[in-house]
Amino acid sequence: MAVTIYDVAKRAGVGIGTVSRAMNDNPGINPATKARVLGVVKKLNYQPHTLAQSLARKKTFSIAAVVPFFTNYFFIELLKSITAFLSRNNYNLILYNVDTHYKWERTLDRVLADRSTDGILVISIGVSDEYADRLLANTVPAVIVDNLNYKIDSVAVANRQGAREATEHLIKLGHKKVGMIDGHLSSFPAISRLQGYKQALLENDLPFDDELLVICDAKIGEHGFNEIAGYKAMKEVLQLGSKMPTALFVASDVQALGVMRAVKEAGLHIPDDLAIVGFDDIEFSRFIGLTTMRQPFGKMGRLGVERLFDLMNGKADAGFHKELKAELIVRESCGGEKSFSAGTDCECKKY
Amino acid sequence: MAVTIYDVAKRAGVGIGTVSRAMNDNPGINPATKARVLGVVKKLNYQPHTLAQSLARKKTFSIAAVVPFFTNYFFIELLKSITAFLSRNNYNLILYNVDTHYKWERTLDRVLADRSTDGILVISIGVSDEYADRLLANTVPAVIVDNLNYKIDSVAVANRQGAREATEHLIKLGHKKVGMIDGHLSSFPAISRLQGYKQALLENDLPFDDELLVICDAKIGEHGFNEIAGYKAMKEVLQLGSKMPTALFVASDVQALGVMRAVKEAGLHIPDDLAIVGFDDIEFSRFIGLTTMRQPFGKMGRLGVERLFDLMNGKADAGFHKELKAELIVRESCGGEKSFSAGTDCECKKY
DNA sequence: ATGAAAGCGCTAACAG
DNA sequence: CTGTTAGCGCTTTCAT
Repeated sequence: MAVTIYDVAKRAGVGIGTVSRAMNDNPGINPATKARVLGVVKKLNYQPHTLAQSLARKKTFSIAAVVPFFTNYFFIELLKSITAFLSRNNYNLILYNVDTHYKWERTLDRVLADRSTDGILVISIGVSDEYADRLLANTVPAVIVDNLNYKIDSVAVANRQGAREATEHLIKLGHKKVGMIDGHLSSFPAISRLQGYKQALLENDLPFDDELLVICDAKIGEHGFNEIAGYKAMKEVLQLGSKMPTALFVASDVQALGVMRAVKEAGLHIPDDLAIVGFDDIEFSRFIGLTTMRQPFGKMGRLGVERLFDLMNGKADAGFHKELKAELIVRESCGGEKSFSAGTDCECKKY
Repeated sequence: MAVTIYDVAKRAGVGIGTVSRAMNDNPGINPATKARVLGVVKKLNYQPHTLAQSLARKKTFSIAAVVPFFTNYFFIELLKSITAFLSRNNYNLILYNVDTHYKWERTLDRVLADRSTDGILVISIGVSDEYADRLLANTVPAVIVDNLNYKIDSVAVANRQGAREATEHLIKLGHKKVGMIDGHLSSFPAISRLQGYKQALLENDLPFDDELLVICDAKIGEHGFNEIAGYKAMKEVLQLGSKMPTALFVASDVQALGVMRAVKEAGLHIPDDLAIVGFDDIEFSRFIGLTTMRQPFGKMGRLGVERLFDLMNGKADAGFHKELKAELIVRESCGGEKSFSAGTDCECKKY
């Protein structure tokens, strides 16, 4: 077996209490004994047993992250900043994957029952009001990242502002018929982005035209935020014939990928026949020259854990609902200076 | 506080031992009492405290996965299959991110010291022989995924076979001057893929030409397996002028992305001026029509955990070094039937 | 300042 | 079959 606190105590000729005090930088301890104990600790290479500590302290030193893996891999960026923070604070990350949007409740229940974590990060999941109450009733705090529920602290991108800005970009370029392809409206980001789109139209005295809005079917994958849904949606847009919009705000980059495919198949050209701007700025977007709204995932993750830690440490003030601004990244899919050339083009300044 | 085993025992009028036995489906227990206890358990909504169980059983019910996050996101596929398996077995996954290839030892040391896991999955990391000994000395078993060290059980793709097949594909297409762009040779996959490339040349009576091989600088990112490294490598190949190869096996798809960019900048065309085949089959490869060797990540992850569980349960036989075949995915970057058109082209059959 | 002892919540060996 | 007890390895009073 591994060396325990008793081994150290015996070897140092002290009680286990003293060893514990020495290890945990307890104030009331003789510097001399402390040094002696720590010497033995080093010699024996003693490492406190985390689980035993957890049980005694009623603190697990780890947090849970519940993530739907099928979302477009951008959660990696979130995870990166989260693990970086946790690692600095000697905390562990227990990762839970929910395969579908419909199974997250069961997973979350398991996390709560488990008591293996001091806090929960609920990522990219639309928590229902009823479930929010359950979360609130629990002792372990939770914060929602990349989504919103007013009962639970959260940090997300400013979907509405982003969508507005995206649409406005198109309008400023001179487009009068700006359409939108959105995810299913059962999803919070889809709703907010639609609002932003409408707002931009309104602010620029452009009429909102039902025909120019295509909502992806939720049945096509999760919330319709995927390539194939974008492809099908674009097919619908193509049906419009002469009534077709000259520009399109697509609610996510992956959908935009599908849109581009459909456009190409139709023998049309981007941005000449259709200007598009996406949302997310996934890794691949720069390769295909897609103008899009960049989400600050790193910052989102960091702010999320930070808030969670505040909650865990009781230094949380009132409700917290941070909205991070999305940033417009102009590339070639809207025309302008540079003409769009499909392919492996990318912004080289980024390197 | 939450309900404990004592609460249940008192309420059911039994000892805590009986409650424990009822919960753990212990054989020697009266079905009637068991039912009664379980009834109380349900009524009180009792959930055993995982940490306390862990301490008593000397078993944590969780495994660690140490992953370099910067690798090309394909580890998500690994994680998916791993979490699926763990979830089925009521195990948790503790995720550790190593930001650079040089810091993994410290992280792994921490994992070992922590004693919070029953097993360790070391992913995409080249474990040194010295460190392998340290791993072996430890009581908690480890298996390496997507890499190789003969001292530790592992599952990886058959890099050599894959590279051979990729190169052979090019040769069969009639190419006589087939070059290669590889990652830095400090990485195991880079070495094996080079061997496969050479083998294919040899088997087809083609000479190996030093000039046609470009090794990416390890200083450019980690092991040179990235876009910018591929770009720079291709620039070198372009220098060859008339001696340029007509086809190229690129050791990874991300590098291939860089290659394509450089080719385009040079005003050349794929596959007419240069045929290329990559390795990995990352998500975007199908969008750009890249012919490549697909790695069976899902299977890799599954076999990895399965082996780890065997190890943990003592049913492990001799050393285990599984090599999974890579599969050639033919798209447009090598010419053939379909002519290559850069852009958002993709195989639609896949949907 | 420090040793002894009482938990933390559970499992498992030991008596009955 | 089942109640009791002794740990698991550590933290934290409580005396001293």
